[in-house]
Amino acid sequence: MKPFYITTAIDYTNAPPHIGHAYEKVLADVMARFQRLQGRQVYFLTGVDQHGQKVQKSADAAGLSPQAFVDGITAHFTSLWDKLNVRYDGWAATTDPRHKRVVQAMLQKLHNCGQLYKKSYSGHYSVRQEQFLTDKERGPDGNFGEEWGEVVEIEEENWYFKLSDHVEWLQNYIRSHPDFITPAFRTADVLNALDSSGGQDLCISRPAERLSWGIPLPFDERFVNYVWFDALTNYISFAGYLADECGNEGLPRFADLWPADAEIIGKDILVPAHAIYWMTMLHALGFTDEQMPRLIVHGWWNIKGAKMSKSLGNVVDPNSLADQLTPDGLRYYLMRDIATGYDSDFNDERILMSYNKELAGGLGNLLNRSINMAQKYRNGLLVAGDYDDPENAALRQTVTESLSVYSESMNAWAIHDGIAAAWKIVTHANAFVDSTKPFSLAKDPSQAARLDSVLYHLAEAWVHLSVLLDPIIPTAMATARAQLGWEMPSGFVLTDLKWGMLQSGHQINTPIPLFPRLETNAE
RNA sequence: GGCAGGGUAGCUCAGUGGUAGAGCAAGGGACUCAUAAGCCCUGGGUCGGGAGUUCAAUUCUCCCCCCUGCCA
Repeated sequence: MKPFYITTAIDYTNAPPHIGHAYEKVLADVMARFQRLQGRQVYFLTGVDQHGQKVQKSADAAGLSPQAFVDGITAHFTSLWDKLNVRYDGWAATTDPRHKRVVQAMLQKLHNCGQLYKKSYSGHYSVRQEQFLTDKERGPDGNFGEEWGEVVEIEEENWYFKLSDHVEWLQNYIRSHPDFITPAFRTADVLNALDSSGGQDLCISRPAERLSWGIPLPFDERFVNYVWFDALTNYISFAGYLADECGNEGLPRFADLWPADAEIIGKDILVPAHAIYWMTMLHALGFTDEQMPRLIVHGWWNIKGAKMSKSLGNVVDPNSLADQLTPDGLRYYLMRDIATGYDSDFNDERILMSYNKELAGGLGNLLNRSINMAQKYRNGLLVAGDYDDPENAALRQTVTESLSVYSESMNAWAIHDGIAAAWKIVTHANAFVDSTKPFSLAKDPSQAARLDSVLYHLAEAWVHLSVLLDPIIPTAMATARAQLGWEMPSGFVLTDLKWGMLQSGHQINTPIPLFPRLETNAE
């Protein structure tokens, strides 16, 4: 089976990352880790989009060269991914010379087969903002506002891509491939957009005198490529597309990886960028229906009901949250409090509460009390024994059921349901302690066999948790396994997980709180 | 105006053609191994409004209202 190729949107390097960036990358990382846990080989690509006008202007304003400017912002992204344990295999930076070569080769290819043409366009141009204005930018009085400064009418030549040639194919492709977009309801937006503006070709250039920070068109050096053929191309250029003819090295073999099993994007860049521009670009390059990527479209984190925006001043900084909650605490919240594909409400009181209640009080405390009792009553020595009863059997059954629900949910991108499935074990095991009362059994020598079985069941339930939750909170689960004295054998896959991972006579380690409880401001 | 999503317990949200569920929050109780954690019990919703299909609708159909987003 081919490797699971998973990508994310590449982030624009004109401002540091916010919680939405973090969510998308953690989602990709969780899925990558889950696929590996299923025994699948994985290639995880993420990166940054570094070209364009905004970067050029921000760099000018900061008195830096564009490259120095984007290097600085890029460092914010890479250090955040390190901190959050987002473990990617490939890094797509659009200023990478290998990427530029592929973009140019692609453009040349399309030019050769007549898919690109030059056309002049005249319109209103804001000198101050260095951009063309459309009717959208007009104020209520029909004029362009003060913020645009001097507005002049100019005529400009540019290169266009014959997107319209591929619209009919795309409509058919979408109708016949219901798996193309997850969640499926987003498909309607795409078809709708195609119906209303399907005849429009795509402008792919800017005159070099206006935009210098970009990739020159190989067949017309007076122009620089504008956005789409640069940014979207990363998904194939860094997967080794045209590597041989471009002399690119150190990249995967394209034939092995492509098509992408999951291109994770936000709902804002589905239409038109990914579902229309990207798909028609691929089609124009000769990619077949079988070589099209699958899109996974996620929703947004709103902040207490409002959209997150710099002007509202409610941008949530993932760095400080990771410091406060630990990286795993943040990863957990980002995965459990949103249904993949939908929006969710980010609430700083709720995130603390869920950390304390679920991670500290539920999951962490279960590990702590289980290990602590094993140490206290048996010096950490677990005995499997022959004793059994319905309560033990019920816990084992919960573990088994949870495993299958987890697996099904995760494969369907319902991470929150996967977590909920694992949490069935947490809840049951905590109740199991209260109903079996190992602390009472310990006082009665005639109950020794039962006590052993209870302690063993708790440890074994936790071994299962440490595997199921590993993709989501990998650091904490590695710590937990160390406390349990159990390591996942190398090459261990989900289907290897069965009751009885711990041998009789297993020695357990010392308990240390996994997620120390955090004080809240309210107290 | 068109399209999409949503309108279910105080809050955040699941869910299903057969007299509604979870987590959190609130109230009460028993316990003590544990991170004052965990466990048990309780309260409370005419599932946005109306009509239709059906033996039966929160779940299907139609109309309307409200919120959000995209497009025009």
